[in-house]
Amino acid sequence: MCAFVGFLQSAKSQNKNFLPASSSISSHLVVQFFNHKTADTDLRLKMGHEKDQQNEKGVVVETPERTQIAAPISKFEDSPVFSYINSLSPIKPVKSVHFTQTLSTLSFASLPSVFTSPHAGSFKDSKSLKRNQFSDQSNPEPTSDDAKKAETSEGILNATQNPLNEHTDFNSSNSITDNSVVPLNSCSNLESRKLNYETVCPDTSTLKMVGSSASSVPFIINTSENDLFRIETEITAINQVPHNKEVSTCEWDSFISDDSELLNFNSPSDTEPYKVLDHSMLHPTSFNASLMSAQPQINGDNPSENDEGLNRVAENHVMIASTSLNNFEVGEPMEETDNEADSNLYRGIRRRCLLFEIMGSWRKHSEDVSNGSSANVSESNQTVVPNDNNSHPLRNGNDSSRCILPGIGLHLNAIASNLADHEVVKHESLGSGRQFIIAPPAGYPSVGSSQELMTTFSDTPSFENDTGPALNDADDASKTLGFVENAEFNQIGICHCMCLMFSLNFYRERAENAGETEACKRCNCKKSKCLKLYCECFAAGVYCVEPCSCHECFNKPIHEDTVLATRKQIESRNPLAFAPKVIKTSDHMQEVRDESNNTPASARHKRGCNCKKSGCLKKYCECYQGGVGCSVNCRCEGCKNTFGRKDGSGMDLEVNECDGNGSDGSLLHIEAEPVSTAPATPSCFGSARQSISLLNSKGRPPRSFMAIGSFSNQRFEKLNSLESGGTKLQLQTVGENKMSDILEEKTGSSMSGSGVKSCSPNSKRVSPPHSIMGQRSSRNIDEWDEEGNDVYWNWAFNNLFPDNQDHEEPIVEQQLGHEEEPEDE
DNA sequence: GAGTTTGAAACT
DNA sequence: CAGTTTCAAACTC
Repeated sequence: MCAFVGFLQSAKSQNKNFLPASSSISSHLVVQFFNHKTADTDLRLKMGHEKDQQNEKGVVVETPERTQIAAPISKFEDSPVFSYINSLSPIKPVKSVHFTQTLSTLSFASLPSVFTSPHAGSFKDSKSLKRNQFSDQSNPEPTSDDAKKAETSEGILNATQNPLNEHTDFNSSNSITDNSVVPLNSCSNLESRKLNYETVCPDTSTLKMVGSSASSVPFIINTSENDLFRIETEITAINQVPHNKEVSTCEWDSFISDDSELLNFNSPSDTEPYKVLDHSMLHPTSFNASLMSAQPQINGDNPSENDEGLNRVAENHVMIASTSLNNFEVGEPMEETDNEADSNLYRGIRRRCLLFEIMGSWRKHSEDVSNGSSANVSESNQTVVPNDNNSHPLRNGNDSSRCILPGIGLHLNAIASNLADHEVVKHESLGSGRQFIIAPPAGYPSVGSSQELMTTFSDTPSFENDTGPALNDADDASKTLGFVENAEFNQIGICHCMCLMFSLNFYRERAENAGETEACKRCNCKKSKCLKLYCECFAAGVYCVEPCSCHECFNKPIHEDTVLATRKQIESRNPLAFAPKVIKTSDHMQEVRDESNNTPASARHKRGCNCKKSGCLKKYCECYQGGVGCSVNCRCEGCKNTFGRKDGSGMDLEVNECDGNGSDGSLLHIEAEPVSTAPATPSCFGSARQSISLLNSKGRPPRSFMAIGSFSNQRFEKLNSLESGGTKLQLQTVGENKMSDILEEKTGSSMSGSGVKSCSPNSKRVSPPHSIMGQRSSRNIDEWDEEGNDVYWNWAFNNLFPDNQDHEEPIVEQQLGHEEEPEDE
């Protein structure tokens, strides 16, 4: 927008014939057109969405009077074009859709006759890009009220449910990209002006073009007169709409900063997305949390003022990033849309474009940061955090933190979209071909980030190409996160990041090596279409694969949109639906206290079982299946859970379980599993791992891969359950120690220990007083956070450092109720 | 592999 | 929130 303004100013000074002398006329046009275009009033249309706009333009400009557009306004207003605009009925999706489809296929020759104009061909030349940036194509700027109306009246869900729109838009963008020749100077100008825009525009109340106006000249030169007129109109309208100023500025900033991608994906202009992004970035936790409670639709919320609305928007960003793009990718049959499709089309496009913008920005930022430029960090964050409703991060004394924290969330979201963009939501392929479901944050504050990070790192170049040691991944990952290091950030999030990275590495290794056995999780769903929690695959957050015997399965990448939507729905009903069923129910201090009192371990089934007949002795019982004892949450009858009964009678078994001598302990159960019993080694770690598989016995390998979109993972559950439910095994210690070392190097904070429970050679269960981040013991941990940390931590490292499984690495342990003592004792 | 049992998930 | 139904895993034969 700044560029527009500057451009406008420059244009005015150069040639006023193109510019309407009266702003009222401009606004009039804006209003007129807006009234006809309904929801297509946001700045995004102005700024970009070149094709659609050109389509619109085609309608308008293709008339014989096209040249008249450049004529004085008085004539223009009387021109058939203007009349046409006034008579233009509410958006007819067919136009845009059809046009975009044509673009998507690059079949410009097939353009409707009504649109057969030089514009079609213009896409193939460099002009398209220019128009994409500067020409508003007959979409005058909406008034603030109209903009708000458009903002609130559109359902994001509808947007996401318009795969066709997404599809076409995406293709269109690509088309433009492929066919656009961006003048180098233009790009450089844009880039060079980026900082200026960033620093100046966000707060400027009058959209000043900081960059040299000359930079905009190249764009002007090749721009048609009518384009200039439109630009003028737009800018006038913008100036008249104070509410959009910041947004426009920021939008422009992001637009510029994203290089080709952003240039291709015209940025939305409405305030909503940016505010949402701001919100999410500044408050990743709240953002994620909002995702949990957010509904797939935006109804009447005022995005600019309502956090909830913002959150919802953010959610939909994620959704769109992961769904619409996939739709595009998979090429699923696109559902035809109704008359609202047009508005939704733009809405969805806008939102997704925003993601792309952010993604591109982040990528740029990360690159800058990786180069060690702290200034770039702030600048980058400035870019990605264009504005805040209350304050601008850059102006805040705590810039770094404010910017960077948001940056994480933004980065995550952006990457998600990035994945979708480049890889078509490149799922992390598992050994069995199973893929992770990249889903929006499940609504678990800390986990959401992790999940997103998982997605992010799964596509991180370092992971794509890494063939070296796992630690290389860590290094790469740390580089990836480099921009975060310079600021205070959520260490939990870092832990998740690291764990996720290692986990991904594990995925790859497993996939490359012998992951098939554990990757396989077969369902046999007949009626649920694998879209309910009945389905183990779906519940675990993985796609069904060949070994599954399911019928009419929708839990496949090709139906990812459906999967995600279903997941979202389920999560809306139960935010913990995809959370591990076995969770830690108390923080570290509580654990210590419990242990000293020989009270039940901290891991329990999150909801408890409801067994009536099985006595909690069969895998019907989820507690038993999870390897944890029943708890007060259980409503079971005649509980005989050998991992511990809810009356606590079975819990003492865990004290001496690690040596395998438990007379009736859970370890005994584990040993009874079909797989070879783990040897009672000084370290229970090895046996623990084997026991994990044992727990998931029955020929069916355990579901070993967590879902990106959820933490539901039986393997984790097993790990956790083994660790705390009945057998205190060293599942966490080794990995965490290494992870802690790594993270300490990265973050400078001790991450050693995380309420790790381990077993000494003499089977004395210990609970190191360490607290991950040093906070666990004191903070009131929510189950998810607690669980997520531990699970990822353990699992990632256990698999990342397989040697730890084989080598009985000495582990400092504590005896129950005693001081910490070396394991070797 | 078919049928039964079981309890979670979903629904009302 | 409770009762009922649906569902698929777990289990048995």
